Amino acid sequence: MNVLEKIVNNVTNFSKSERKVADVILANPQVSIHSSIATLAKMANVSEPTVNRFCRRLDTKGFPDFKLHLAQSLANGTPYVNRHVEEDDGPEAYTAKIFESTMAALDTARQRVDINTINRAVDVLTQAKKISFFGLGASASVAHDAQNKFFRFNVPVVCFDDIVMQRMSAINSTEGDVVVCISHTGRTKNLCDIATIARENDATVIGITSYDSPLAKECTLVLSLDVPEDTDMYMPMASRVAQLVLIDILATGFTLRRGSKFRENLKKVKDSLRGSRFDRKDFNN
Amino acid sequence: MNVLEKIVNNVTNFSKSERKVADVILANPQVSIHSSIATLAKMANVSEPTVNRFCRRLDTKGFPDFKLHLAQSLANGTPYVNRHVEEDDGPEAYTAKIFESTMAALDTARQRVDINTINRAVDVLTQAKKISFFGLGASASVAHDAQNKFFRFNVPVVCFDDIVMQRMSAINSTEGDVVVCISHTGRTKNLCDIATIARENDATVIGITSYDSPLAKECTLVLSLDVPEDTDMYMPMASRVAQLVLIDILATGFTLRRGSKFRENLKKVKDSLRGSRFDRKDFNN
DNA sequence: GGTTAAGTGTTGTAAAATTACATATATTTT
DNA sequence: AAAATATATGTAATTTTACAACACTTAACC
Repeated sequence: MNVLEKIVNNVTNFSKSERKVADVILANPQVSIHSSIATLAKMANVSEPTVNRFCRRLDTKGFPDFKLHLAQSLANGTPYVNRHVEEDDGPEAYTAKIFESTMAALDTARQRVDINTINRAVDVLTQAKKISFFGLGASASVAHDAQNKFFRFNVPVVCFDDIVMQRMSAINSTEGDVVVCISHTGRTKNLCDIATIARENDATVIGITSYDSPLAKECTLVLSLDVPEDTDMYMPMASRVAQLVLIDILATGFTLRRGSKFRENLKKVKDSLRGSRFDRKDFNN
Repeated sequence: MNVLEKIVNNVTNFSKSERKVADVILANPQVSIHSSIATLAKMANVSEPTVNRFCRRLDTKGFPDFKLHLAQSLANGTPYVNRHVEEDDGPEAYTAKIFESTMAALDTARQRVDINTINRAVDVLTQAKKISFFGLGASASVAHDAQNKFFRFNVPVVCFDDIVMQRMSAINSTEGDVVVCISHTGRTKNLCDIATIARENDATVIGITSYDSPLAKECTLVLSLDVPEDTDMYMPMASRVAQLVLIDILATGFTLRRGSKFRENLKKVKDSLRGSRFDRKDFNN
């Protein structure tokens, strides 16, 4: 939790004078980080040691350390303390909030993701005879995206968003095949079935899902993100972005494993698009 | 540009002693921000004023101000100075780099996006008789995702990733229909055609694409992101994440316009999933 | 080889932060 | 309700820190 949030959360625990300090800082955080303890004390109409004590209460070593933490909280502009979108937010507010909460979600995802599992997943993927990506609902588009990345690698890739096709595909899988099941909650019954079926047919199942979910139990390898879905109650947002980044990471790991010759191949794939595009020269005329 | 990058870029302009300082800071940035000017000077084997001059060369007011800037650069952990994935990066390195570059891309997207256009786009979308999302290649999955969001709003939504279907759909569009064309480069000929056709049939065309691209010229409204695609040359990564966030923003704007009663509706959509899921109780047994 | 300029270090001082202590205010106990 | 205790806040002194001014060193150039 960053200092700014900490101040807001602790506002009730503060004493009268400390609260004055909190108010001043929250009102002009950008000014605060460039002020000395003396000027800040004056602004809040308290003594200097009070400011100092305030800093310590927030688990910082002292005023300079506090300013450091505050500066970090403000690193990306002045963030909304409350990132939840609210009824009366204007376009500016909700735009900023969604960007911020998505970035925050990616940040926690980065901290929580298990590098070791990623590495093993890349291992498995590079050795796969066939790779299948399955997702339902919002996760279906993530699966599509994954397909779009991995087909470039000249590996057989399939991607279905239709349960029946998924089932048939899963039943047909064999040893050496890799099935990637994508689900934020990990509670979608149909997808859990797919994982079970695939495993029964000796495929390796990678789950991009929540740790400790029913789906996770069915997987050989679980890449859990556990992003707090905090922007909107009714639509998956940040979770799905994190999933996509994870796909990017797996794809990158894949290309790195394959070495530099392989990258030539990617270039060819990209170049193949040329005919379908306006190139820059055409356009500048 | 953040201070850390600035140091790296200016490393040639530094004097011998200043370079020593730069090296020490780059080697242990986290330590640096918690050190006094004296200890840092000792670490670098230079005098205190040299450290001070070093700070000023980087356009900071002095050492404390420099530390503030440095702290902000390090706000999200110790970032890789070079975010480009390299041949010999291990899983840890490329994972961190991709997360970081994605977050950086979102940050620039946030700064560059035009709130006013977003607001107008939301306007148009809320009044649409029908909304169509079209994208090709990597942008197709973004279009799918958009469909997944907007269909919840009880508005007719279509989404095709097939050029022929797209064309037919575009030709059938009429006044009051909104067509959203998604393309990072904005140079995909087929998609430009779609935009043209839709406009000819009096539909409103929103482009999620690069400013100043051929596609942009064909659109009624252009939501440009202009994210530097810096992670990988051969695959779209950050750009597509930014597009998704933009979709989230439009969807959120949409729900806010519709007011609180409308949100009940969203809840119903979400609740409808319940039957297809393991609920938490089932699972805990 | 001397002159100039840029770079670097030493000393001293002003400012800033923190400690220790004193006073005021609230809280509990009798 | 008054005394006792604990908590909160401020004052003054101390210590730490950053910076300016000056002196010295090194490199560059004529």
